[in-house]
Amino acid sequence: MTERPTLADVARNAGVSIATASQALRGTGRISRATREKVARVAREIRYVPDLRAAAMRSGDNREIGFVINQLHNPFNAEVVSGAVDLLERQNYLVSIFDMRDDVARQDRQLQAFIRHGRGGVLWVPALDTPDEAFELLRAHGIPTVTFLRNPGQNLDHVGIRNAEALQTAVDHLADLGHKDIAYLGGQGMGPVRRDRIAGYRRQMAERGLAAPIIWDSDDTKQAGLVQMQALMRDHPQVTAVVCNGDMVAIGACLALVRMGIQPSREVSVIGFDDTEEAALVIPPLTTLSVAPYKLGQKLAQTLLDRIADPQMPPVVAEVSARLVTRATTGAPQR
Amino acid sequence: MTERPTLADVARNAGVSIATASQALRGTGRISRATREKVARVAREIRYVPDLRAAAMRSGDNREIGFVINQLHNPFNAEVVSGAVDLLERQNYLVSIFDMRDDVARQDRQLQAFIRHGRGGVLWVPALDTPDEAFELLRAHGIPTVTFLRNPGQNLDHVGIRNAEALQTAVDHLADLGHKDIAYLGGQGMGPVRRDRIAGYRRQMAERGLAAPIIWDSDDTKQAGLVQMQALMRDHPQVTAVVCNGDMVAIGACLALVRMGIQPSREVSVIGFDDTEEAALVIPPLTTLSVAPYKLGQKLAQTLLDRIADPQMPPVVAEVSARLVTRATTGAPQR
DNA sequence: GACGGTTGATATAACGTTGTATCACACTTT
DNA sequence: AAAGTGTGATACAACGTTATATCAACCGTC
Repeated sequence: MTERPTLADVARNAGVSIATASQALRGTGRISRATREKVARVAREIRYVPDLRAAAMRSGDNREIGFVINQLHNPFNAEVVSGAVDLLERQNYLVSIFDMRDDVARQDRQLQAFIRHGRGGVLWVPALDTPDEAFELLRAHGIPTVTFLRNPGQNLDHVGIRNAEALQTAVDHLADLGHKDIAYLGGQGMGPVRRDRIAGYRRQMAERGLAAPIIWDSDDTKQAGLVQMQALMRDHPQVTAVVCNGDMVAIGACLALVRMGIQPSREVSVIGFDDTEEAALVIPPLTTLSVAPYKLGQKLAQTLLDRIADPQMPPVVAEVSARLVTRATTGAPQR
Repeated sequence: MTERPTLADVARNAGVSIATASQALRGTGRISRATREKVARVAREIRYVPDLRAAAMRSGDNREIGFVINQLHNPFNAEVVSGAVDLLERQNYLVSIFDMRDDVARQDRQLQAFIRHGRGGVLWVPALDTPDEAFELLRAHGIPTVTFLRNPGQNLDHVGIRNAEALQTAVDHLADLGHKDIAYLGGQGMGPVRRDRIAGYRRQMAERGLAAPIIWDSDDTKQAGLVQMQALMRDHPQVTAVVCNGDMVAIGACLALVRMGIQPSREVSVIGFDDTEEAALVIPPLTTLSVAPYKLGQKLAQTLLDRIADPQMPPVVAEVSARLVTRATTGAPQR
């Protein structure tokens, strides 16, 4: 194992000063064509790669971004990450991804780590019970921050989804098909996202004069969806449709129906949320609310870049609408 | 937005020199109990967090690790990453995860980025046609590196799976059940992993005196598995069992069988690879080759730590065996 | 009261870069 | 020939840390 080549090595081998080597490689200052080429050649030969940590320290141009997300194995999130990473990479930023697995302690450790390791910007899905201290810390260090999905109302830039509107759309669709007993399945607690969705659900159930709202908790996994759907149907056998908090829960719910000998869409309709790749693939294909995660990730990244470009700008909140994608798990009720 | 607090700020507020502040916070040198406490108090008050980039520059202790993986949305890989990240985090390392999406150009850009941003170690699943230059670069910069899964035979530390052995186990299981026409489905090209698996498959087919081997390409996704399984059965209707290159392909293959009106395990058996969480959950539950991804990730991390601790040590290759988990997609052939 | 030893704090240089000021030299212009 | 104008390169300081050397003050000892 050899030692990492440094700018001093380039300078020595090219027979110039360190300052000259630096300027030659970056095309700044007044350097003759001849030396510029010689320096470039030497740098290539000894495989010189600049150390951007040292450069950032001097120039203040820090191109490392941290991304804290709630769960990475969720395909919707993974797609968002791809969108953000691709856009930032094109601007020569390096993105460090972190999966906090919906654990506040882990999240706080990771934000702390981002500061210790000098990240120049943070993208962040805040955990539900994030302490104010976490926001204070980022603010005190002047780190450009954009929150995502869950808006903590902390006077920060934010990119999210119009959750209430999305649920109104879903309930409308089911009501138009003739459903009256529609339940809300999935999520737990009352974080901003679920709160808004349930608010939209309640409002539209009332608006259309349907049955009393039923809210049923579940983790956002297939396994939990399967178990909780069975429990839901046991307690509320009159239900003919469920709107779910995520595609994974919805797929779990469909599996539960199949196990109970019920065909999704004929007797009981199911709507998901996220339009993950798998939603289209599963049998029967899932009706779901779609929000184009890749584009959302790009919007997120762009919001951060704007903030970095102008730290004084007042905070921006960007919200995108969800679109109902009608597939095979919704239909008129048969009983 | 305020400016980031620095050690100089702590020192000024505590009325001591910068050197004293540094030593007080880290517990090195000879500093009185009184000043030590005063400095700690001031640091807490102004929310000082040390800049480890500057510290690493001076002390040489670099605790940033880069992890380049082929595809992150693959749940097996995600689990490996969790194992590695958890162990390294406990040792105060920060891990940056990168998804190169099986694209050599992207991979090379990311390795380059790791060097530019001064990562002190790299975990890496090398892309299939990785140029030698990529290895040269890491070597020239003296960066401790452990390859994972795909062994490029580059005299580097490596953690992997006994692929040939795993396929012998799978073929044995099917042969014991009475299958003769067993196909290998999934993957493409001849990277080290697939090469070894196919070698094990061929060897055991010959050993047990079974039919001529059939190798069928497919991407490692459910969708591709579905499509390719249909094509495989069309071309080779005699096949009564398939061993797959991954769980996602296997699940896709089962979906294909269901669509064709065939019950997996009764007429055609299917074996997956990876034992992802979903394999146990899908209906029918998938028989698959299991390798405990979380533990594998930890082993990977530990190998890197050992290398960092002793850069002179000769390269280590660690291989773990896969275990066959028998669920519901394998059984005696009915025709 | 001069000497060696301990304690607590500080000055200084260094890590690898970059921005700015400076300098040596050649070439014009008067 | 003196003054002015570019051109090409370099010296130096700084970013935020830490390791090492140094230093002042106090202690006890003979």
